[in-house]
Amino acid sequence: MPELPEAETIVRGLRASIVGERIRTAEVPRPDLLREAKGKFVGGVRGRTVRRVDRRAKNVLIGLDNGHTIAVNLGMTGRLLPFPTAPRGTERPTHPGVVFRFDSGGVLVFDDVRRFGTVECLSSEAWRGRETRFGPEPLSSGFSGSDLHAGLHGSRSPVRSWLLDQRRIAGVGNIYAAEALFLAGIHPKRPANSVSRPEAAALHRALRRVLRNAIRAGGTTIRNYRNSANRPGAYQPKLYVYGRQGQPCLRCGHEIERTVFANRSAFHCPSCQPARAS
DNA sequence: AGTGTATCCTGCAGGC
DNA sequence: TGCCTGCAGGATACAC
Repeated sequence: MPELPEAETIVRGLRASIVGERIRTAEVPRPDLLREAKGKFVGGVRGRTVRRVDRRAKNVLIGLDNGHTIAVNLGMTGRLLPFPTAPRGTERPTHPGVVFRFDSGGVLVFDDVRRFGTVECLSSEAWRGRETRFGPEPLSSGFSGSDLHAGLHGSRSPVRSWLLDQRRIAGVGNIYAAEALFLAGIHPKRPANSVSRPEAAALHRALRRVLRNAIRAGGTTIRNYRNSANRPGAYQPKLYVYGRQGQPCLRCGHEIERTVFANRSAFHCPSCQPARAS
């Protein structure tokens, strides 16, 4: 569900509410969300104080005072909801998976309807090892159009599949891949290695623009996404192609098409994004 | 090696 | 009303 902008929005919200809090206990109503044994996880986080909240790819990272990191992958429907006091009545999360209780009386709930999310507490060495599996952050200053072109150049897979692969580039999901490819005028099925250097430069600009604007809007809510204040994102009206099949292209008026490959819906304008490079 | 496909899970919208 | 199908911001184990 959440991609880079949604995870970033959650991180910024959480920072304000849980940094400095000491974890008194953790409960795990849904142990299948943990990537480790429940006892080990609970023992590892109990008594620790939250020092920082960060993001890598689509993961929310909760840094503890012993150097360990709680890595949360939000999956499709995961939410991280902080409460100043134990939630009551209608504010109670419907599908709590992991519940952290702080000394202050505050509570942080990882809530996940579909349970595709994961939670894990990793030592600093273990996290460093895990972190290297992700590709570059598209918004980092060190990531250039030339880097993107070099990466694309080495792969024959469809460019959308390339963008969705977290090992190649971090944090891009189905919505923002569709939007960036539209802005760059590249058909989602084109082989990655058919993307020319100028096209890669355009895709680089488009990715950064789309991701930055989506962060500014607090993310995109199609169905389930909510930030850490339990509020939806505001980027949906700015989408050019995602979810707009059958509607006119906002640039040229052609009908937006929906196709399915790699088991996911892809959206593109057949006129603005021709199947073959021109 | 480097792909695409099927699967995990639940809820909701739309068709009949 | 109710049943059925299709669909969803992700990640991964597998078969080719």
